[in-house]
Amino acid sequence: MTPHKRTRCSLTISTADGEFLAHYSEQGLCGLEFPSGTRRPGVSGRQSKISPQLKLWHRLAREALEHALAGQPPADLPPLDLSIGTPFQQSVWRALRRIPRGQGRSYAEVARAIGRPKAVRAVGGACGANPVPVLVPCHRVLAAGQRLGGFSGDLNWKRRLLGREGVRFSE
DNA sequence: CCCTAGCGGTGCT
DNA sequence: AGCACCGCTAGGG
Repeated sequence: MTPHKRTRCSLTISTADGEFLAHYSEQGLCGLEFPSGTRRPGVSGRQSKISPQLKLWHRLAREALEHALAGQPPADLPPLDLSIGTPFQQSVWRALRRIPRGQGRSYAEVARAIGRPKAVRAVGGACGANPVPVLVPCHRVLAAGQRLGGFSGDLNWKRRLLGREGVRFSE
């Protein structure tokens, strides 16, 4: 994903899996990018001052990401700014956040959970538009029959995230 | 396994 | 308004 207009500041998060990039708006964390490999070293936004609030949010984001990547129990999240999404997308993202760690749901189950049982494909679209992957766990959504299904970007991330939290799936 | 029809949100024209 | 694109699914060879 790419930082959208709402982004005020972007800060990197170094992990054992590489350097993530977190985007913040006035309202909270509004985006998270997987390590890209092509990122210029040291970029962290053009902000001259980092407010105490932003520092807190970033610390929470870093800790939450580390826990999530390790498949550990969830840590407190910073406030999330998901206002970029359409009402439909936001309702899907809300449903994703209710899937417990270590569990999978099918796209059809998520569609049912938001009261739109036939909007199954659209749920896939909304998952793909998730601006804060990992912390908003779109990777827990599988195709029917616990099959892996798709992922925007590198499907290996989905395998890895599911594997680390012990979700069983078939290819 | 493959193929197909049906599905609904989104983005572009 | 129209249309193509999809992280899908159930049903049928």
